[in-house]
Amino acid sequence: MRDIARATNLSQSTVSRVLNRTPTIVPIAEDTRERVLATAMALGYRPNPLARGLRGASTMLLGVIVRDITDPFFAGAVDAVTAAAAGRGYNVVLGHAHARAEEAITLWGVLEARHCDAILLLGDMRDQPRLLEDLAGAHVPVVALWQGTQATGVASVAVDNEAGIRTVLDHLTELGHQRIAFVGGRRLGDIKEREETFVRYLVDKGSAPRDGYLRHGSNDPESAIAALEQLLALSEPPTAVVAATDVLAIGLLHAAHRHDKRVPEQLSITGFDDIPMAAYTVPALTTVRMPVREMVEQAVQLALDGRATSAARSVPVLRPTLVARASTGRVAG
Amino acid sequence: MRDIARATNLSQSTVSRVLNRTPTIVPIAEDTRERVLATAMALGYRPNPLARGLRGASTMLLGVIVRDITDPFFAGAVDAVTAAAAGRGYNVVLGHAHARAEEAITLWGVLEARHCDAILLLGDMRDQPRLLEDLAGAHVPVVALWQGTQATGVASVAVDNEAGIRTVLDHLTELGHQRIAFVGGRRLGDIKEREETFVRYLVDKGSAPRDGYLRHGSNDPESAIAALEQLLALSEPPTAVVAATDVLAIGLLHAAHRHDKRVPEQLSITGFDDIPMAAYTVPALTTVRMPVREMVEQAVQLALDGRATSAARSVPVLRPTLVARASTGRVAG
DNA sequence: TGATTGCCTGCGATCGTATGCAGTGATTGT
DNA sequence: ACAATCACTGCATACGATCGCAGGCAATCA
Repeated sequence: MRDIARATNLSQSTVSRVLNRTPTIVPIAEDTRERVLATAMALGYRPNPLARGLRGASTMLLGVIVRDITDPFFAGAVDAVTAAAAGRGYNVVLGHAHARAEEAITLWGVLEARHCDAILLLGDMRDQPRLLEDLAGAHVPVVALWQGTQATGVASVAVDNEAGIRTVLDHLTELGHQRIAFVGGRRLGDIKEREETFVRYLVDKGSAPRDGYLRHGSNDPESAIAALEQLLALSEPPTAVVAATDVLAIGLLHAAHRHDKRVPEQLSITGFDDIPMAAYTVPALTTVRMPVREMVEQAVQLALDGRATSAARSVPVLRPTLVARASTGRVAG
Repeated sequence: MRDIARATNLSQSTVSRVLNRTPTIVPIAEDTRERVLATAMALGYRPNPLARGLRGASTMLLGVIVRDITDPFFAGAVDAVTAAAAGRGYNVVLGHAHARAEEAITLWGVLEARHCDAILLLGDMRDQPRLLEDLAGAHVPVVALWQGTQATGVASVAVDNEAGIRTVLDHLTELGHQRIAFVGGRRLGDIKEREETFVRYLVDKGSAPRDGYLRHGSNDPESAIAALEQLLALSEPPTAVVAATDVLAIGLLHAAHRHDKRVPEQLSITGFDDIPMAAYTVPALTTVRMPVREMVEQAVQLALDGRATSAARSVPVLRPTLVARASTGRVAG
């Protein structure tokens, strides 16, 4: 920048003003502007965001901390975030909360990179207390997504898990299912809410879930396979299984096939999230569509436009919708 | 930092030295060090990476530009990159090359964020000439992954697509398949190499692929479904289909199921990449395992440790391995 | 013609950190 | 006892940009 100032025989303050097109506040001669612009182009000038940020200006960076980018659902969410951010001219810094050992490092890293204008939390981080603690003391707005509706001190955008599970159970009930099992991951945040709603729904109907009909593990197909095997080993196996997550549902479909259970003729399976792949499983998965784009949009807006720090603690809760595909059917017999 | 200097009645320079444990160059009194460290802790001091970077020090940031994070394969790759980077104390900045309109903005953004110490390119970007152009003029090392082996001016780490496709075709041939089709995405980089190898293999065997046996589209399941439908409509449909990608293979599995073609009894299907989900499809997918971690490790090392700018143009090419699962079988007699 | 106004531009301070060089006091050597 | 050495710390400046404020110059007005 100094080079271009020297080349144009101007001071770098003027150059700075031109390059940031300071609007109406300070007038600039048209030919000067052109001269600067031309030289800047010729010299291949790129602004140094570090110096910019140092002076307090916004860095146009949006920090995102995600548990597991490998999870297709979160991958989709990250995609949506980058899109929403790009719409506002922002870029995305991705932090990976990953395993437990790296937790401290990564969170620290991303926080250390607090030179971003806001931070988004994707997924439930309540098992990483240090992260939340540090984040609470952060100087930037923090918005959490899919953290479960109960607030943890940070602004958040959530999905109505209860409504989602209810539509699924309504659907299955209409198809005549009575023996319905639930397979979840770690009992945290959204997963926990979904399971609680599941139980409550059945209790309200006058039929508590049977022994062994509630299965947990981690949120991966392998875990779901183990769960289904145990369910099938019961004296009265379920006719339908509600998975807390599409990823789990995919594991269930695989396990069912491996044990020669035809879906949906012998066993109905439902998911939750409607990840892109859900439409292409064998058979196509009946699931609950998560309004990812809408949620992300709200979160980004909350984080960037409004002050999400503490004032607007209005937690928007969006409703998911049922997507009935081919993995559910009338109960056999 | 000035606060802590004031609190300890020391100069800010001393504080800086303590906090960076300048080794042996400048000695520091032990009690001073302790005093500083204590106050720093008490005041919850966090170094500002911006100011650090401004002084020319490394920012410990690794830029990653990826086409489509939604693609499970690249999601896994990003995962591997963050892991490899974390091992070196680096953080990851994710840039999304996304659709075409945003291309310019995003690339520019990430480049503008050239305050990272190196940049990794994930996937083939050759249709985004401006990106490559800008990158070539960058001041930081750039390493490309899965860009196809033919160099484009940037250092790269590639996979031996030819070996991969050959093992697949060997496998299918052993199972007795004669009528083998290929389904690919856009004919770029790796995909192109795989298709070319496919054709060459068959030609070498004395049997060029039949009319209509080569299908292209985009790299998503929908595209694969369309492809399979056209293949099935042929007078002599194939007994096996080689997909250029696991994502395509998943689409093929789905389409096969939808058209009541049993896999592998009536139709064998293979993928490429061995994404995590490949083990959990219905049926489990026979595919080629991409050495993602190894490749990423090499790339990160190239980008960070060595000077990847132009000198070490040694393009490491790693070999993939066949993973035979349940989606391939003897040709129907 | 002198004064007031307005348009444009330059000076200099600033952000938070790193670092060369100078300075201070104490210890040691002769 | 004086000088030289050493251990430690402070001063000042640089990094690259932003921005408040002051100042130069021309045009318009009295």
